[in-house]
Amino acid sequence: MPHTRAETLKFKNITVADLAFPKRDGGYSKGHRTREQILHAALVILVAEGYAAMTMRRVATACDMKLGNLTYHFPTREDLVRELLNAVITAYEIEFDKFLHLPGVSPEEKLAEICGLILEDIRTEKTTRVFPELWALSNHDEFVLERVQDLYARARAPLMQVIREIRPDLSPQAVADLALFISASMEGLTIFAGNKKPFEPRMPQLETIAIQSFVETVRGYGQED
Amino acid sequence: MPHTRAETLKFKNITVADLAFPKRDGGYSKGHRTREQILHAALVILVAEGYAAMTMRRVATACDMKLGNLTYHFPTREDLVRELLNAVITAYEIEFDKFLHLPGVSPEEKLAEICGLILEDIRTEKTTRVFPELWALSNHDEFVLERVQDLYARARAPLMQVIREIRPDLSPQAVADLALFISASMEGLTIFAGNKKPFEPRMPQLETIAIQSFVETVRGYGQED
DNA sequence: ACGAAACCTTGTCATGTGTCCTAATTATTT
DNA sequence: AAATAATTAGGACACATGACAAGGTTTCGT
Repeated sequence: MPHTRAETLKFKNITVADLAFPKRDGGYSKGHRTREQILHAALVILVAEGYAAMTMRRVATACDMKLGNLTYHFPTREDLVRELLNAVITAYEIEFDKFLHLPGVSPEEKLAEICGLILEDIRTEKTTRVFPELWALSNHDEFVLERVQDLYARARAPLMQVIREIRPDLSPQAVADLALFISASMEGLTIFAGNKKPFEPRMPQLETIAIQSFVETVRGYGQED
Repeated sequence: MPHTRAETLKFKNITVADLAFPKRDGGYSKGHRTREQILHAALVILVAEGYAAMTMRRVATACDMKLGNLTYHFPTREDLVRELLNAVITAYEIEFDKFLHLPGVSPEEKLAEICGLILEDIRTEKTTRVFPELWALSNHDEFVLERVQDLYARARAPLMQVIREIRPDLSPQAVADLALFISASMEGLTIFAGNKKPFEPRMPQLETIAIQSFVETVRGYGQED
């Protein structure tokens, strides 16, 4: 008899496996649930102990499953890693896309909300620690690199939209640059946030600073002081 | 006959091994040079292929050296990793400390110079890619985490000094928060910079935006708009 | 109920890993 | 030049890893 089923890992109520293997009519197949379980376990290990610790055997035992069965679902470790990252990244992308259709609040509020998502909301998930791993992996794996760049490109879309609303006078290039700067900035904040120590207790203040800073940066771009 | 000696890896004219193993009176010992060579090779592999690829054998062969000899100088892999990161981090720390005794230029110029160091100068070294690895490792290794936090604490010192000069009215806590924000922000920029694609060609513009943004953030902190 | 497809177990293989040990060789000191 | 210490070579060990194969078991459509 298997252990109690591992709780389904969710990002914003989207399960990892939903993304990797969309459900078919009539519910989930057995294999679907197994893959979901595998991806969940793999992510937990990746986040908690790093990529090196995420071995096939380690994942298999975490799933109460034999190694051979794991390789049945994910023939190679690379398959597992890529499918996992793909699922995680897609979950975030879906979230970012929501900001493209926000209700009619002021652009400043929108900007604040986007920052809020990344700095506060994402931060509270234990998954923040995926990102350092992602960056490290992306330096040596073309596939991961491209997928990560997709992710950040997608994250910049709502940013650019907001920036255009605040500063309709700016050139597309200027808008892109500002979005690039802000997204990179936020990424730094989230990476720091993962490493707690001096950062965590000051998070609310830093979020305030960040939002104010980004708004002012957009407003003041290209102006004299 | 050994291959041509690997060029000594330097950060700002400080060799890696100088930091890990300060030279004794009367010049370098043979072991000193060997360790320098080892650390160099290890760093090159770490940066180019990631932590997983940095195996003892890989490092040894990169040094034209037998495995046993490598373990003579660095008994365990952990020793090697830690000593390497320690050396790299120390090199950056030394650089940061220089900003504590800068000539009497305006605070804004100082801030610009600090940003310049991190965004432009450091970026051009191939070593930028150490940082993603550092962040990933720090999530699972207490030693690395502490050392990394040391580094960023050290990097914040000159930042805080500049912020105090610009805004003598701010509380120590506010100064610390601003420094925390700016350093995290810059870290994000350097991490992005390592991954080239959309970032690299816009680097000069982004540096301008960053510096202006940081100055304005410090100036405008706590004010009404 | 039956047969095919999906799923899972068990066991094995070659390879790569970190660490250790002993003896030879080289540097350094006396 | 002799003695001592530092370095290097060479080999071996136990262990973990990713991948694979052949055979059972369950699930599911018909």
